[in-house]
Amino acid sequence: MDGGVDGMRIGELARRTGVSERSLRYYEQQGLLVARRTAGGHREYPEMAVDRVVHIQELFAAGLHSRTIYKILPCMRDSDGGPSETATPLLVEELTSERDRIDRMITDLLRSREVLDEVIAGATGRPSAA
Amino acid sequence: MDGGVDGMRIGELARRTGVSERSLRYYEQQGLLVARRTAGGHREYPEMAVDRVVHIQELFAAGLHSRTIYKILPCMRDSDGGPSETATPLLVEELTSERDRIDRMITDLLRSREVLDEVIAGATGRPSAA
DNA sequence: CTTGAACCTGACATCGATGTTAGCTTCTAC
DNA sequence: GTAGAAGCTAACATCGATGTCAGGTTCAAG
Repeated sequence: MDGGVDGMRIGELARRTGVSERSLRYYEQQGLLVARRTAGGHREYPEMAVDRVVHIQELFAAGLHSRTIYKILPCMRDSDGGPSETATPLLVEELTSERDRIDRMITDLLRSREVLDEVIAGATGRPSAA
Repeated sequence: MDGGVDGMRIGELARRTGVSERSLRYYEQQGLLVARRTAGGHREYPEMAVDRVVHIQELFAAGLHSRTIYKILPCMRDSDGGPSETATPLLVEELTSERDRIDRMITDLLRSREVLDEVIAGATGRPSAA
């Protein structure tokens, strides 16, 4: 069964990545994920697809748009085993701005977590206040 | 301690917080922000409102929903000068889960920033591969 | 009083990933 | 060959904060 021609279908990929089939099809539509097709038209994914989907999810989680992800995927290592293209200066500029945005987001999150911790501590550590 | 009955109107509050008037009205509608009204119906905010709006923005930035923010605002210090109510156990549970979500988000962001940095470094530091 | 800026309410639009449903086709196991 | 599971496409719905527009009112200054 593992002889060689890997034929993972969308259901299995969804199960193994925790991403819905709907989203996987959407990724394909956005050009983020490619799938071979069986004679009947069913998608067939290679093992690699699992890692690739995980990567995609990470970037989505960081708030990147599919269009941006589309552009950086070819520049990432071991996503598709390809030659890892070099980012154009324009893309680098965009990514730098995204990186800065992420930095600000992290700062905000740390601050907010602090606020939540204060409220939580105020309730658990101080049963009824002063 | 100052002579004046403070009468900051929505335009000034928007300018000073960087939040649109539209959003300020929305905050009020969601119960996050209270405003006195002039005889003619115009909103009038106290100085404190500035800090409060900033707080609200931080929580929104952390991905909290207005309903959640609504519930924790009374438990925060120096937001409204009130007695800083104690969070109910139920709320604490919810906030804890939000805190965990934020933790995961921070982890994801750090990872994604790393990925972006790699791509950027790959382009700027290494003109062509290996 | 008049004029223009600022404000009011209410409604509708947007964005983007994802959920959901419908109707049909393919695959797999018996 | 047949039944049921799994896939396919296409279309519409959702969520939530925010943008935007329209039509009317208030405020401040001349």
